[in-house]
Amino acid sequence: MPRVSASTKAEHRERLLSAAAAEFAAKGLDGARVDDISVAAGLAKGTIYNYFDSKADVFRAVIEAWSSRTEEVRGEIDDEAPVEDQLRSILEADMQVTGEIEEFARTAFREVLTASPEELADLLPSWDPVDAEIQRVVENAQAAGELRSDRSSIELTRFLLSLTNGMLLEHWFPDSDLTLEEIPELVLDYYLDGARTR
Amino acid sequence: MPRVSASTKAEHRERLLSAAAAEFAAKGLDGARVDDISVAAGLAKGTIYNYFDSKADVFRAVIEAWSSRTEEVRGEIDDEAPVEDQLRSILEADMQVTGEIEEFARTAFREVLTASPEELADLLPSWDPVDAEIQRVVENAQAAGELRSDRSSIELTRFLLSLTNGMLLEHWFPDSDLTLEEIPELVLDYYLDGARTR
Amino acid sequence: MPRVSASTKAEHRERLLSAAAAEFAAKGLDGARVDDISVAAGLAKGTIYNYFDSKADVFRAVIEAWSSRTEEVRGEIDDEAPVEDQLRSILEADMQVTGEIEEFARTAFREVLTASPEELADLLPSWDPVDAEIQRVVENAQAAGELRSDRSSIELTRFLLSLTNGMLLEHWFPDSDLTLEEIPELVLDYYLDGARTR
Amino acid sequence: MPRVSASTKAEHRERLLSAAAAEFAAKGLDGARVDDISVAAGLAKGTIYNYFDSKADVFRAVIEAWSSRTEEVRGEIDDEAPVEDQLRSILEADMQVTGEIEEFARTAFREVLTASPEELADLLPSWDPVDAEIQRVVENAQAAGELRSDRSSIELTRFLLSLTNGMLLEHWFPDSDLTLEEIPELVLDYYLDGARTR
DNA sequence: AATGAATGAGCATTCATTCAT
DNA sequence: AATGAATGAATGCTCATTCAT
Repeated sequence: MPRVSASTKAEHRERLLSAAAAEFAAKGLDGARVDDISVAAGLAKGTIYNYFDSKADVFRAVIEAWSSRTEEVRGEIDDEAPVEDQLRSILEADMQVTGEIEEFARTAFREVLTASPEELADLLPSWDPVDAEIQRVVENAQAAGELRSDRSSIELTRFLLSLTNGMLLEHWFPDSDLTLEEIPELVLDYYLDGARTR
Repeated sequence: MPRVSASTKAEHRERLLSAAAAEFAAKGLDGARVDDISVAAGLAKGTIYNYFDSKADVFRAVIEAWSSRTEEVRGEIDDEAPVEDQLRSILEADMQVTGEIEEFARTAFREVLTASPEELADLLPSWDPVDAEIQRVVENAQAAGELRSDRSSIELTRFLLSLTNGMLLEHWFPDSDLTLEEIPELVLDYYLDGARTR
Repeated sequence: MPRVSASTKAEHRERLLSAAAAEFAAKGLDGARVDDISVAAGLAKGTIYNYFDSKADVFRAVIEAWSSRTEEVRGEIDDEAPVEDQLRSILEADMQVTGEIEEFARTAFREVLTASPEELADLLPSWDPVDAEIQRVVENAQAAGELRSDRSSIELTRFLLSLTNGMLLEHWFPDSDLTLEEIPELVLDYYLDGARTR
Repeated sequence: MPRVSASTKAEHRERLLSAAAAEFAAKGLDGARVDDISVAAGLAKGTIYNYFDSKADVFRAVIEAWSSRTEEVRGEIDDEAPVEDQLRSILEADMQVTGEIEEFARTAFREVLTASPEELADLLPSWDPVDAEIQRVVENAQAAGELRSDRSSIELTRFLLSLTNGMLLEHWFPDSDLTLEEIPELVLDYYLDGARTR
C-alpha cells in the first residue's frame, strides 16, 4: 500500500501547482527556485520531483491548469446573442481567470517572449496562435453581417487578441492605472468601432 | 594623459553597446553573459566594467540608445496632413527602428514584464506610459473632428499603443506569419475603423 | 501465514539478483540505481529492501552467486591428466562462467580496485587471493616434474592468475580484439613456455 | 596585466593536478569532489574551472601528466643490450612512476573498466592498446633470435602488458604481499621462461 | 511482504563581480 | 584604461533509504 492515498497525492500536486504559480509570479521563471516551491507546498525540497520532471515541466503544468481554468470559466457561449455580448462574456471570463492568477499571467506572458524558440517549446506544450472559440464567434458575426467581411475571420480574431494582449501589457506596465476589470469594455468598444469619428 | 583618447573610449563604448544588444537579443537578459559581451566587443572580459557598473547598467544603456534612435528616425510630423498619414509615418518609423534591433526589442519587451517593480526600476531609467508625440497627433485630430471625442486623447493614445504592442507580441509569437512591415497598415486600419460593419 | 510462499520469496530474490547483475553490468556500481533493479525484477521500487540491506549488500550477493556458479561449473579435475589439460579445463570453465556474466564480471573487477579498503570490505565478503584449486594442480605438476620447482606453488599460481586477469583486462580494453574464447589457449601457451626462444 | 603571472598560473595548474591526483586516489573518480580538489590546491572552490572544463577533464589531465612522466623516466633504451635488460629498464621505470602516484594509478586502472565505452572516451583522450616502445624492443629481439618468432610482435607485446597489468592488479588486491619493486624481476622471469620445466 | 511517496544530503557547474598588476 | 585570474554564492537535480499503509 502506498504511503499516502491517491487523493493525498492529488492534493499535493495541487499544492505544488499553487505554490509554483506564486513563486513564478513573484520571481519569474528564472528567479524561482524549485526547492522553494516544494517547501512552500509543505513538502521536502526533493519531493516536487516525484510530481514533475523539471522546473520547465512545473511551469508547463501551471500554464495548463490556467488554460483549463479558462475553458471552465468561459462556459457555453450563446450563439444567438449579439456578437458584442458573446465577445463580452469571453473577455470577462478571460480577465476573471487572469485576475485569479494575475501575477503568474504576467510571468507567463513574459516567457512567451523568450529569446530562443527551443526554450519556448520546452515551456509551452503547443501554442495555438489563434483562439478557436473567438474565431467561431467572429465567423458567425461575419455571416450575420455584424462584422466586416473585407478581412478574414482569422485576421479579425488576431485583431481582437492583439488588442486584448496589448491592453494586458498596458495594464502591467509600471504605474499603469488600467485595471483588469475595465479591459473587456474598452476592448469591445475599440474593437468594434475603432477611433475614427462615425 | 589618458591611455586611450576620448574617441577611442567612445568607440569602445559603442562596440560594447552593440555587442550587448546582440547578446541580449540572442540570449535574453538573464541568459546573456557579461564576459561574452565584453569579449565580443573585442575587449577583455573585465573591461566592460570600466564602462558600465553592472549587467543591468549595460541593459539600461542599450535601451537608452534604442530610445534615442527612435526619436531620431521619427523626424518631424506634418501637422497639416490627415491623421491617417501622420500616424502612418510614426508607426512606420517605429517599426523601422524596431526592425533594426528586432531581436533586442523582443528582449526589452520581455523585461518590462519582469516580476518585481524594483528590479524593473533597475532596468529602465523611467517609463513614460503615454507617448507624447502620438498623443499630440491624436489631440489635433480630435480637434479637427477626425477622431472620436467621447474618449480622451490619453485613452485614444493608449488604444493605439496597446494595439501596436499587441501586434508586436503577435509578430513575436512562435511561427507567427505577421511581418513587421505589415503592422503599420493593419494597425491603422483596425485603429481607425474597428471591426464592425460600417 | 506468510503472504508469499517461501518459494515465491526465493524466486523474487533470484529475479532481484539477476536484474542487479544486469544493472551493475550496464552502469557500474555507482551508476546502477537501486530503484531500477527492483523495478526490473518486476517488484516495486522499495521492495528490494525487504531482501537486501543496501546497494552494497546487493552487490555482494551478486558476487557470491557468481562465485558459487564458478565452482559448480569447474567440476572435478582429473588428477592424472597432464598439467596442461588440467589447467585448460579450469581456465575454460572460468572463461565460460565469466562469459555468462561477461559485463558484470568487468564491473566486479572494477570494484576490487576501489580506493579505500574499508569500502572494499563492504563489497566483498572475503577475498582469497590464491585460488586453492589451481594451486593444487600446480603442486601436483611440480611434484611430477612438469613445472619448475625454483618457484613456490603459490608463486606459480599467482603467475597464472595474474596472466589470466591481465588478459581479461586486455579483453575489456576498448576496441580490444581479444575474445574470451582465445584466452585459455593463449594463457596456457604463454604460461607454460614463456616468450624466450627454446 | 593579468592578476598573476604566467608562472603563477602554471604553478596553480600543477598544484591542482597534484591535489586532484591525491583526491582521485583517495576517493576514486566518482567519490572525488571537484570543490575539494580546488580548495586542497589552495584556491577557491570555483577556481579549478579556470583551468579545466570539468571533472573528467581534470582526470584526463592527471592521466596525461602520468603518461608524460613515464616517457620522461623511461629515457632512452639501449638497443644493443640483451632483451632482458632492455625490458627490465622499461619495467623498472614504469613501476617507479607508478609508485610515485601509486594510489592514483589504481584509480586510473579502475576507470578503464568503466561500464560504458562512451564514458571512457570522456576520460581517456585515446588509448593505444599496444605500447609502441615495448613492441619495438620485442621486434628487435625477435630479429635477433632472442624471442620466439611463432607469435607476432604484437602478440608478444600484449603478453608482456597483460602479465604486468595482471601483476599490478595482484599487487592492488587487498592484503596482497606483492610489492611494486618485485614486479619487474618477476614479470621478466615469467615472461621469458614461463612455468614449464626447462 | 509489498508498495511507492517522502525525504534531504549531496554536488557539479555557472557567472557576475572584484582587483592586483 | 585594460587585463584576466580569482572568488564564492547560488541552484537544479539525483537517488539511497525510510516507513506509513
